[in-house]
Amino acid sequence: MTETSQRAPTAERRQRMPAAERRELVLEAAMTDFAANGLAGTSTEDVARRAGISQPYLFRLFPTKKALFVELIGRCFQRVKDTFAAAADGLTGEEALGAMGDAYEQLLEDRTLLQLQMQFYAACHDPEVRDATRAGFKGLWELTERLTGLPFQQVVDFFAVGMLMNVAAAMDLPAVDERWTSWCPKD
Amino acid sequence: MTETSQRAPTAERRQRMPAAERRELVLEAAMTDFAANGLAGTSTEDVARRAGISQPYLFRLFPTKKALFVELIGRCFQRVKDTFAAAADGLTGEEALGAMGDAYEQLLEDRTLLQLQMQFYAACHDPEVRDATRAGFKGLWELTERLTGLPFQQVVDFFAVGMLMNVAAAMDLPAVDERWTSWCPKD
DNA sequence: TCGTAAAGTTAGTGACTACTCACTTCCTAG
DNA sequence: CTAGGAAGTGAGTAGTCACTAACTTTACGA
Repeated sequence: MTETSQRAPTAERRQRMPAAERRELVLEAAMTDFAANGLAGTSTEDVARRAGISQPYLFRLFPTKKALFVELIGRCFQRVKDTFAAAADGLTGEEALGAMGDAYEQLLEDRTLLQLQMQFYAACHDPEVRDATRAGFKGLWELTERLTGLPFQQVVDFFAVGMLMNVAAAMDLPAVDERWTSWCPKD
Repeated sequence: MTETSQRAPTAERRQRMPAAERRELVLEAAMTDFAANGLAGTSTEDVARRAGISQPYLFRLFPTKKALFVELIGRCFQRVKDTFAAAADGLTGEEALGAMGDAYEQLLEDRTLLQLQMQFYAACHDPEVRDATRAGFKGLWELTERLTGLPFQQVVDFFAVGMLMNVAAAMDLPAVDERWTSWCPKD
């Protein structure tokens, strides 16, 4: 190799960054793929390509595919909790609940987060996934009770409507313009 | 091969039956596997083994794995519709809705059907799955409206609670004995 | 300037998977 | 009794997948 240069002819050089930062990018990319195709339906190749890294490097950032998925469960529920906390700031009772409901509807504008939730529930046959999902759901439930201070039944109804939104998002019912879907928030 | 007999030494002979009948057994077996592991997470080998047939024969009964899954979607929603129709027989209004709610809770005793529903919603990224799931959900919705004759908002609330049940079944919340799960029907 | 550690890749590997082909077994109608 | 069709299987096949080993590249502190 006495030639002066043998560098790759591709125009763009790969941008380096600290592993912690790259992890965040991978988690973001994984959200998209897992939301659409679930744990079993998504390949690590898919995620790596979207994140812009090689597939083996993904395994230096996360020990297994499932570990990546499980970490997303915590992140996802945390994001909803942050949204609720911000929406209910300074409010209590039904005012707080109303504000949280509106905030959840806004989350629906990007269906990724809700579809991802469905994937969590669907993958709950796996014990690790189930434990993480239960923990996230429990945290969300208790935050809601704490922020609103409302009686049990009203919290139940709130979550019931939320789950209906999730299912609607999964089926993309907002795109179905028929009478029976008129309860579903359109954009 | 001049010997008198070369038959397999296994004790049990395989029971033959008409293909239509075998299809039903396969659909039943597929329910169990798909409910637990979803479309992508279930192999045709799994289903065939549970149904007691060879894996290649499964492809004589169903053209593709997805076709089997999609056929299950219709069956599953039809079963819920039958349950609702039977429960609401002779009733109208809130009486009918109450009876249907009780009937749905009884369905929850075997969580398979509800978990399977979650797998349908989760797999809705696929257009064929989504169309079949939408159609099944729509049929269920319109049947409920027709049987009860109740105003829109009450039907919405009924389905919202139903979806909460589905999620609870997925996470197996009835097995979690904590205060915040007390809304969840235990056995 | 240079050693080093972190960032990142290429090239696998064995296990699995949806689906096919060619074949055998068995029931039954004539 | 026998021909034919339906029920059912063994042995593949091409491709995919999660994960590993071993290597190269680059930023940066002393």
